[in-house]
Amino acid sequence: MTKYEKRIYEIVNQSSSHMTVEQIYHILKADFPSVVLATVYNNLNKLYRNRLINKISMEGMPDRYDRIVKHDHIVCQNCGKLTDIQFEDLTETLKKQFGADFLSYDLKVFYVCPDCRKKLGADKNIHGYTNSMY
Amino acid sequence: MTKYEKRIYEIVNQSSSHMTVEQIYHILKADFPSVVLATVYNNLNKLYRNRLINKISMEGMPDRYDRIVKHDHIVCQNCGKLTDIQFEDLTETLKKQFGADFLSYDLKVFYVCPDCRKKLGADKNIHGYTNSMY
DNA sequence: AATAATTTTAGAATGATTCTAATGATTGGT
DNA sequence: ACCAATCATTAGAATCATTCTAAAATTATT
Repeated sequence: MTKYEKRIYEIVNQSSSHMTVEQIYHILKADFPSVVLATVYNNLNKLYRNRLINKISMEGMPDRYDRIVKHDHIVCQNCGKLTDIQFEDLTETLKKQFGADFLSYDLKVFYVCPDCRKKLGADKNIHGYTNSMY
Repeated sequence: MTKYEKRIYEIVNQSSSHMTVEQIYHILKADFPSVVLATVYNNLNKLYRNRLINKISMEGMPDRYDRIVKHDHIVCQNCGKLTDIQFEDLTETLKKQFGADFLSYDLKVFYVCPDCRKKLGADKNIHGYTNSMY
């Protein structure tokens, strides 16, 4: 592991996770002012290839990186904010239904975060929401 | 609804779903040879804003569009192929744990598709797979 | 130390998506 | 039917995220 790979791995494994490449780049630059964006991409890709970190994809937004420890996410439908949450493990339930083994799963729950609820007005019905959407 | 919006909505709601903007554009061009890519983006965004279609995001790949009827996806970790699947509805389970109402959820299960399993050799251990990953 | 292998760098290139400004079509009011 | 207002479409430039390329620097191997 090179110094860059090591530090990038550390950065991703901090609590304020879900960082974009750009954000990771800025933090890394504090320690190594001469580092270049391509290096961050290279190392993140390598770490991801080796499954040492995780990649989260959200429509429209740049990819984000996350620590590998199993957890789920809630996502604000309005502002896109991503927050960690720990739902009960679904592996067994899904394996039974899938009929075979699988590698992993990714669960995102969409809601409207408190901030957005306030801004949008408590009475307003967001996006024609119905319970059975999706 | 304009003719473009209507046709794009139809296209997305066909079974061979999960199309990229580019693919939708090509199909649409068969009917309306003069249509332009920006129009496809405009209409897909509008349909998505009004929650008439769904957007799927996968790291690296361009966004894909999907019909709104609730279903889940299995994704090949190796080639990225996306297939529909219908797991049992988790709304109630999750709502209980979340402690509140939410809008929807998105569940992706990662596995290695039969084609890739063949190509990679049945014995090979994919990506240092462990059962509790993610 | 010499050579090979790997990483980093800088910047160009690519791909996806949005933006802008002009033009064209549709709709509502009189 | 006419005009204004609104909305959709077009073309192309602009932007943003990401990858690629080739050279330079660093690290590991013999």
